Amino acid sequence: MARRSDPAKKENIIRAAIRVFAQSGYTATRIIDVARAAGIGKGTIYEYFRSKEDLFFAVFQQVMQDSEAPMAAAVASGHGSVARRLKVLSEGLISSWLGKLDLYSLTMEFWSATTVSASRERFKTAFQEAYRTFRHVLAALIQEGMDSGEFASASRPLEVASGLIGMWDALLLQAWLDNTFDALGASRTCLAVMLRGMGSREEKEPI
Amino acid sequence: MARRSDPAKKENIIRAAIRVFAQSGYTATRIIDVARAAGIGKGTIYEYFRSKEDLFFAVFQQVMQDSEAPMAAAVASGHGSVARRLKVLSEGLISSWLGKLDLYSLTMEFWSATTVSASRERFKTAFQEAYRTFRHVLAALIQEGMDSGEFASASRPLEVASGLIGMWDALLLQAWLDNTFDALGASRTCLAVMLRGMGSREEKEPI
Amino acid sequence: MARRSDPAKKENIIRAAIRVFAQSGYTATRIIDVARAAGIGKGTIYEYFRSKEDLFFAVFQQVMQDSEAPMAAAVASGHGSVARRLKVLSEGLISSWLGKLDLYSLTMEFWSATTVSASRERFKTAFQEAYRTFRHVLAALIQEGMDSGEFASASRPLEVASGLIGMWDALLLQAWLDNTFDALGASRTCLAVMLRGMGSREEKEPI
Amino acid sequence: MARRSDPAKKENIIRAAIRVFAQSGYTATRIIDVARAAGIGKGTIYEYFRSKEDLFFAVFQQVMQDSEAPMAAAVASGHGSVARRLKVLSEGLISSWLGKLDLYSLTMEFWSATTVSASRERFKTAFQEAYRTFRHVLAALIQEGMDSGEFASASRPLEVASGLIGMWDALLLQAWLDNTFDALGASRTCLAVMLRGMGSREEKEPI
DNA sequence: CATGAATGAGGCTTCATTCAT
DNA sequence: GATGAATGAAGCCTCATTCAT
Repeated sequence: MARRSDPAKKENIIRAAIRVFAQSGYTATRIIDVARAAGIGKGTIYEYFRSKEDLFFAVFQQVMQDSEAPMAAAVASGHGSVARRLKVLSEGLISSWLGKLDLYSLTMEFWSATTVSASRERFKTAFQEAYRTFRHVLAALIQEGMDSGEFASASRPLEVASGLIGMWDALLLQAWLDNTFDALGASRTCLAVMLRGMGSREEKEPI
Repeated sequence: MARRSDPAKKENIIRAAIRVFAQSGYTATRIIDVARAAGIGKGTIYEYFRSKEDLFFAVFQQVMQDSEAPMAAAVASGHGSVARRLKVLSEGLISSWLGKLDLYSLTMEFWSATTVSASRERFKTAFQEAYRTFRHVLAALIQEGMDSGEFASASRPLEVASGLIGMWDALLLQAWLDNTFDALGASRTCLAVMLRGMGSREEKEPI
Repeated sequence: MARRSDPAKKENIIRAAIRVFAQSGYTATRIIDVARAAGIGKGTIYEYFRSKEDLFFAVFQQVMQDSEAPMAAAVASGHGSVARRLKVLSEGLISSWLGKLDLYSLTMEFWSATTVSASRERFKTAFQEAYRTFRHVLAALIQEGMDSGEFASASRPLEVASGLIGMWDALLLQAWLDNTFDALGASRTCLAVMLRGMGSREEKEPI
Repeated sequence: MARRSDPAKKENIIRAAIRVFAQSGYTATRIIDVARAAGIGKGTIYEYFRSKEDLFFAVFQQVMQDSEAPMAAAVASGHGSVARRLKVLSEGLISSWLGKLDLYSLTMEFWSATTVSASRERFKTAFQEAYRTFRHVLAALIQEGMDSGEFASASRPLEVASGLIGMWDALLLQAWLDNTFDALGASRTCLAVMLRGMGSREEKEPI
């Protein structure tokens, strides 16, 4: 009954599960669907995951981790003004997600999972942590801009960061709902407005 | 099957369903749970709704409709500057939802429903429409501000509206995830930043 | 709870039930379907019949009774040779049933009802009785032919009667299954064969 | 759902289902009853049959196939006069069925199934085909008798065949309804009458 | 290690029947 | 007398999970 741990096989299952859960949602996905998508037998999944819900949580973690990469990259590229870096980050996030919008439904499934008692806590906690981390990374960036005089200093970085995250989240949501929606354009406009609102010197000129 | 039309009894069921679905999520909710919450027999629900999924859609429509009230009110109160009206709207929305944050999980269930093939289309369509309407109402308000010279005129009202909606959405989401999160404060800060960013005369002073 | 007894209303229900049961079969027929076909409310049926199964038995009795009329008529018309009277009976039975072949499925439902424990006994008994009666009526006719010297005397009337009934039954069954099947022609041929087989003087010439 | 193909296990289920359906009828039989009779779990049935109705159709096919054996045997034993072979066939059929009269109720359930919309067509078609085949086999036999001069040549073989089948069907039906009924004796008498009616040389002497 | 046949808990839904109006 | 809203028993079927091979 000891779980197998061959990481390659485990990831193969997770990758398959990502596709299937994204396609059909958590409830409508059957373990057999995942097994078929992974090209393995149904029983094998239980060698790597205790339960369907466990597998789903692994999917969640994988997707979260995958999402962090572009963000980390943008933040890490510590050159240029803060405004510039925020723009790079925004572009990176939005276009990265637009490129895999078919996976966006997973996000909704994850949120939905925060409601179901069985998994509620760990999903909720993980989400909280992810949001908190993201919020603080952004806030640090904004603070840096304020410290350097690039931004007017009265903004509350954490709260503005929350707003920014929300904006990105929801623009993607709207793109998912309506594939004619121009999330990239909207994100540019909104970011510009916010930068101006924060007194960014680069955004003095009207947008 | 789904013919009875006494609106009071139908609404009684919907109200009960709202509570139960919000509590347990769509999948974990059993029809019998809703029946008990409504104080009626299991079979009775099927006199008013064709299926569980139909009932859920009715819940969706009810919640959407309930949500429109505060918004409509704020928009309708057409006095004061646009900035002022936006602030009233923002306060109204956020505090209205914070007052019933226990229902917020429903929103996530609704989003999740856009993924499940059976209900996908009607949920997606209804969501699109709701967002579109909201977006246009907000955009009209912003346009009004631009026309009257209250805002700098270069903003793209629809895109900014999307961003605003996203901001509200996601601040509530963060409040739902983390009940120490001060959504109201964050919404004030963010709205102020955006108003400044749009060149609102009322928000010239640093925040 | 005393059953109502207005015979006209009761028959109205039975007539409606005949149509609906013939159309959909016993199990697939819902009481509400019968009520609608009868143009009355669902509850009213229970004023006249204790249960669905009771109603079905009433339908059975009605159909059996309706079927006896042509037979009785043919037998009663006691003129002409026995062979002639058998031919009249045969024509009458077959064409009467062909004229309402849409009701023939009821017969199958009745047979099927002899299997189900709840109603088994009374259906089985009623069927037995009907067959026995019919068999004896026919046998008496054949006996009459033997006594009068019209038939060779060695046939066993009851057994031949059974065979005749079976022939009629099953020709109708085949007509029901296959509407291109000429039951009337087949019944004529078969009856002629049997009459010849019984040594009928009228059927000496080859058929 | 309905993919497993181990024929032995599948047949085990069918055999159990034959018993249970014959015992209780289609509607009154619950899947769990069949499962218990087969000594397996409820869900296992659905590994072999898509639905209850599908299982029932498989039962139908099995019973039809089982019934063909004695007939084929009798027909194949192509020695002796046609009259003789018909007698062998008749004895074989009747006594084979009398030996499993407890299964005869299945036949009624099958007929009843031709009424229910869900399964109507396939049952009806299969029945038609079976009757048609049987009719033609018999007709060919009769034709052979006519060609060889054994029978008078004016009979219409197909129609007489229908009558014979009907006779067998209905004698069994009467035996099922009334276990004091001597179906074997009646079948002998009736066949003799029909053979004489067809001018069979072997049946010249009065019966 | 991997597999998939077997399992049975669980839930949706139907519909005969009741009974207050 | 007639009605139909309400009910809950009952059954089909799904599918996560187990475990013998």
